[in-house]
Amino acid sequence: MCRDSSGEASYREYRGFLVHVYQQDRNGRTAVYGVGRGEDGSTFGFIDRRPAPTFYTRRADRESVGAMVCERGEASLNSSDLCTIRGEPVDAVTARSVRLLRGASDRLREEGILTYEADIAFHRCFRLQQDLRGPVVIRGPVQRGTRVDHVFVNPEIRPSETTTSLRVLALDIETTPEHDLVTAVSLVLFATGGTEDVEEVHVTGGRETDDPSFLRCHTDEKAMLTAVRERITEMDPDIVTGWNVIDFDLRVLVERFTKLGLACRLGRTRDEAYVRKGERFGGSMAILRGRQVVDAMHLIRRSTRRFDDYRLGTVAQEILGRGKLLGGDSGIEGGVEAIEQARREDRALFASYCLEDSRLVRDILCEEGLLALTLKRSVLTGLPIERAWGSVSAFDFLYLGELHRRGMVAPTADPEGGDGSGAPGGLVLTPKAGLYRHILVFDFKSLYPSLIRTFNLDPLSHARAEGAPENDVISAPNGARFHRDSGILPSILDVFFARRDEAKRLGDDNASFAYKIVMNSFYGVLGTRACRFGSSRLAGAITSFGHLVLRWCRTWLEERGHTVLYGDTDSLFVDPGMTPSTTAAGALALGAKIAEEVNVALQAHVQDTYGLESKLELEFEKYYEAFLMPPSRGDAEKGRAKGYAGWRVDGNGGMLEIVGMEAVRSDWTDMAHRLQRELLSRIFSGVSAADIESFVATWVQELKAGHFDEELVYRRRLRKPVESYQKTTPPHVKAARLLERPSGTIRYLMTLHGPQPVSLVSSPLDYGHYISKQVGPLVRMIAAVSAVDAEAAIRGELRLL
DNA sequence: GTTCCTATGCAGTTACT
DNA sequence: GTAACTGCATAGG
Repeated sequence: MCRDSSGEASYREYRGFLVHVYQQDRNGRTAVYGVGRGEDGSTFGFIDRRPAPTFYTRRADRESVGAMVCERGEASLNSSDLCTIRGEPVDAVTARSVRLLRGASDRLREEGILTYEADIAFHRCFRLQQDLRGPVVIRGPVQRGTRVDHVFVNPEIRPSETTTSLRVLALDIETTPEHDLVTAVSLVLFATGGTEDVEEVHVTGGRETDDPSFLRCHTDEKAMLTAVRERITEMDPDIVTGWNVIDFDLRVLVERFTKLGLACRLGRTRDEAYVRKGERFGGSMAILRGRQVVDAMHLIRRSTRRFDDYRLGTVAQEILGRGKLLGGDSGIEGGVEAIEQARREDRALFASYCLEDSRLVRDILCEEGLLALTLKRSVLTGLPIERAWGSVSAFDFLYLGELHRRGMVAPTADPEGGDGSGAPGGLVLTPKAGLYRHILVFDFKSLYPSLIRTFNLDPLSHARAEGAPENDVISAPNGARFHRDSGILPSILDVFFARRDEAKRLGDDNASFAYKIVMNSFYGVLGTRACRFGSSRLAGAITSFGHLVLRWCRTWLEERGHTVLYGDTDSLFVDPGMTPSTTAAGALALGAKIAEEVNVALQAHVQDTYGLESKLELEFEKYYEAFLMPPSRGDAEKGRAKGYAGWRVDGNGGMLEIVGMEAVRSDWTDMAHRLQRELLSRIFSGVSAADIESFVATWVQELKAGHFDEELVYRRRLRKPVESYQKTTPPHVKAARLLERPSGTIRYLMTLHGPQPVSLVSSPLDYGHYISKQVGPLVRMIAAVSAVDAEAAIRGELRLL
């Protein structure tokens, strides 16, 4: 339909989503390729041979650069209208291929000549220059392709706003325990747009009468993998996912395809798929040209939710309330055995198990909206879907895009150089321990991004302040200087703030959340040497303004007779001295009023002191009718930072809220979690000391009687192999060493013979340990702020009146 | 390929009475 | 025998 009768390409305008952009050499010349899905559901590809790989050098270095790279004929030097952030003009160095260009930039670096943007991959430059973030409109001559529907050659590509439903394939394989034979493959296809699913399982062996309908039988492994390859081509997913899919399923598949002499053609080109092993956990990549591979496990780790461990069964149980079909709680070893047994004896069960794993991945991703969020982030940051969570890359795309529009180029990233870390962080105000009534909590809405916007904190304005007259400069409390001319970061943030408010107004939670985390990551990125603009001066400017603002607010509140109990980075906990009979409505109204007054005063202060318009916004966040700032273990006067609890009341009623304390720490037992909640509820509702003591006494007796045995499990992660704990042997490591293959989260109990893993408990539980370590500290903390006699209560003595 | 810093408490280890 | 320090894990922002 796209080809006319003479066989020549026809011209077309086409809308779709750019799934994969990559580069490849052909005849010694590097070209850019792109593959994606059209709005109409068809697929497309393009090749662009016009752009040439480029980096930049300063005009001042022109002669040396010419001598070093041009006379060899590998690269050429052309004038450009661009300049560095310091205003020095630059020349463009271009070559036919990225390999030649890399040779040139390496040589210049060895000779100590500064280069600009020499580290940015060619395909990234391509997206960056045209601001391609995913949705595109393509115009140009089109031909029919073999592995995609439409092929464009040197087309015009522009960013657009199209929303395209992408096809997602969740994949899971089963293998023999040695991973030397693939025994089953499940494929579950679904769409981000939410159309009907395809589910199937491929196994080896003959057909049987009771085979479930999703089962596809094959004579041997080779026939099965060939069929799977065909099915993937037919299903033609844009995104491939699975649990640990890169480091396990795809790695094993590539190995088996190779061993069996099959071309591992799982992408949308003739190129074979391959897996690139990463050094760190999560660093691996699977390359299926034309598709994106996203590991569901890594997406879950990126989300804010915490899990005991990150096995599929555990996460599925938490999110979906259903787990794996086989070997659920019995640990890794038991699981493998159960699966092997099923494979030999009950093929229908075995196949269902394999299918369920892919279904779980699909359902987890959908339930948590993780694909939708990842796509939002990808489009927002201009990063490929499989790299969408990289903070430094996101910063690069956004910042460099604006830099280019202003006619400037960025320095080449230098992994060794730069002063990344070392800047102070947020300010923590010393907490005042005690039990309080009627506390108001305020916090700044996106403090760091607001500071950046208010004080023009930006790499470019920082560079431009050098040698500028004092009148044109803003000085941060840490001494860093910034030109008053509008910086890039503040302008990006201005736009994001507005868009986030708009997303909130429209109820688009994913978009709102994506904007929020991207904005908040800017500060972190500026504090790391991994970022080309990373600078401790700049990061320190942000935090030092944060200190200034928080202290200013504290002083302002104290001067008006309020007590500031605590504050951390962007928050203030305030006791305005309300009368005991204060109503919730009265407290909420006062909170809103104070926040407004602070904002007006702060606005005036920033205007008077810096001549700037404040973008800072203190919000009244919450009201605690009763509030506990727990004393620190060492010093009873001092509270402990980052932990508190309160009876929070809003328009809809009250609830117990606990932040940072033992009850919400996973390294305390469930028994301790429950005890602390009970104690806090009693304290906040005014239960008498005597009643709390008898409650504790009863609790201790029940504990000793074994009533809480199920809740005494400690959970702690092994963060490195057991062998490498050399200097100390913490309890969870002691327990882990009793296991055959310890890894992940260690669940153990404290017994009379020390810590033992739950699966291997041989001694009686050490109730004395639990009383002194899990009950004692919690009760003593309550006692420190009340009339409760902790020691008597724990000993079980009831107070006699 | 890589956002940051601040803070707490436990248990094990080491240094010093 | 105990105080001080260190390693480790986890949490808040």
